Amino acid sequence: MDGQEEDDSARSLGEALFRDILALIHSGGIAPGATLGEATLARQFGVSRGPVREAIRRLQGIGLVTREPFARARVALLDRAAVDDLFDMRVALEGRACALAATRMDESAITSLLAALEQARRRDLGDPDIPPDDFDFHLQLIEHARSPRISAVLGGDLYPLLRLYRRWSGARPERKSVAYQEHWQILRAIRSRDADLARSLMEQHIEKARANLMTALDASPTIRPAPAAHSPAVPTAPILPADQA
Amino acid sequence: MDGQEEDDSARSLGEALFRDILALIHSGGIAPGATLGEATLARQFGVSRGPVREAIRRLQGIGLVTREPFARARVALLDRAAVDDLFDMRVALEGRACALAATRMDESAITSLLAALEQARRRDLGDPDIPPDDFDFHLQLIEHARSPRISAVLGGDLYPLLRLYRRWSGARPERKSVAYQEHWQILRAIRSRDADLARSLMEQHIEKARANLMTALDASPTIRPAPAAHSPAVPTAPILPADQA
DNA sequence: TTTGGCATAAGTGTTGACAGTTTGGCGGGG
DNA sequence: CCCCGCCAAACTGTCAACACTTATGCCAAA
Repeated sequence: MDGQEEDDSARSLGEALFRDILALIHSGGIAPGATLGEATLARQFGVSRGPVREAIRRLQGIGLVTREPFARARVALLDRAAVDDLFDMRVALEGRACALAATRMDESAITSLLAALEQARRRDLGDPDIPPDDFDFHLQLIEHARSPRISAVLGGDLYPLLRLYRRWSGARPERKSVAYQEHWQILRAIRSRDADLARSLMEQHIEKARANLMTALDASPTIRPAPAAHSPAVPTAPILPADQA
Repeated sequence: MDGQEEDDSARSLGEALFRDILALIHSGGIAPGATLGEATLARQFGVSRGPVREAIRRLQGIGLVTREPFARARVALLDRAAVDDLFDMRVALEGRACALAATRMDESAITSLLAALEQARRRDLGDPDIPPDDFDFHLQLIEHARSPRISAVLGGDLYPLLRLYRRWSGARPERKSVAYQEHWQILRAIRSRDADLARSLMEQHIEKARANLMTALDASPTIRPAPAAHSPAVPTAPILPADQA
């Protein structure tokens, strides 16, 4: 009766719990530094500890929770070092994905993506209050790189973390227009089949995002560990704005 | 009494089982394409299904086993597409790691690594039958990049897979000398603090390894699915030669 | 002979309970 | 007043059993 939406896209409870707990952290229901115990979460979601264990295990796999052998799991703190590490990996993977896309995308896909980008820009800049569509340039581009492994890590692991960081730092809307411009430049490089240029552009683009997040993080130096994790918890999905950088 | 070495480096059974099953696949005890059932493995190792489930889950996480919701897990087939994907990711991550190392390594670390490289080269080329020391240039370099996330993925996930592929394709010893030379060039670029050059060199180096593996894979086009996975299984650790490319 | 459906079997997903370990607090001693 | 050792509560790791899903083999009908 309370929160327990069964997501039909996940066949197993563990998978669904992974998303649910991720959403909980996104929405701020759990806050970084808080401790999440298996039994507590199990009671909260009305399931047994098995699926919860799997979900936490996977959360640990993506580096969102830290845990030593017998200690309880804690949501990773959001400090500069972690952001730096995260972005190092993102630059590596997305730069390569961009180069691959420049080689593997066909003309129709490029024009289609270009059109989608333009449409998203219009809608986004014209009506700022409309949720910026869930069009995500980066995810689309990654998908077009046709590298299952890179797609899985980027889309399944890194991006949820990035969204989390963005939630705590706050994205600045005035950067959107320049971000769109950079996206357009990248696509142009891809259209001219210049893989090196496309990668370089993408790397610079992401480096800018890193710098942005860093300054935003400096404003609120460290996320405080948050008092308790016993909040009734709203299991509703977070309504974060789509990616922008 | 049969295979069940307790590795003290793993505090939980799940972790130990992860390594054990990995070793089993490495040693050829399970062979790609074979199906591994939880109950079977549980009986084989004398534990319950819980830890086995966690181990398989993690194996699935690194892409070594494929699995749809309710079907049994199968060891991933070793085809060209998988190798291509694997190396795309490796180029991305290790290229970046190399650039980071060029920035972050201090002089003493560089000279130390250089000396270790020279020592390994001598021992390896001089006494070909001696196991080439478990000195692994790539792993050392990755460690020096000081990026926990990249290190974890590369050292914990990708490299076990690479060793598996090399086991089935066979490494050619005549490539060792040229590999050493390339390693030396990379280190020289790092010493001169030329991050771009170091990355480029590393990328080319890995691309060569990819081409090598591809031709070796063409010789034996596809690994046959192997008849049964019920072999008594030798749980002894695999004695694979150290990395070389 | 081939094809369709069905019953059995195998296997995974999930659950609740038990054992071992860590952590926090409490009391006694210095 | 501070420090050390002990105790209890909480939590994780592990296990055996139940429910549900999928695959396999057989049998009958066309």
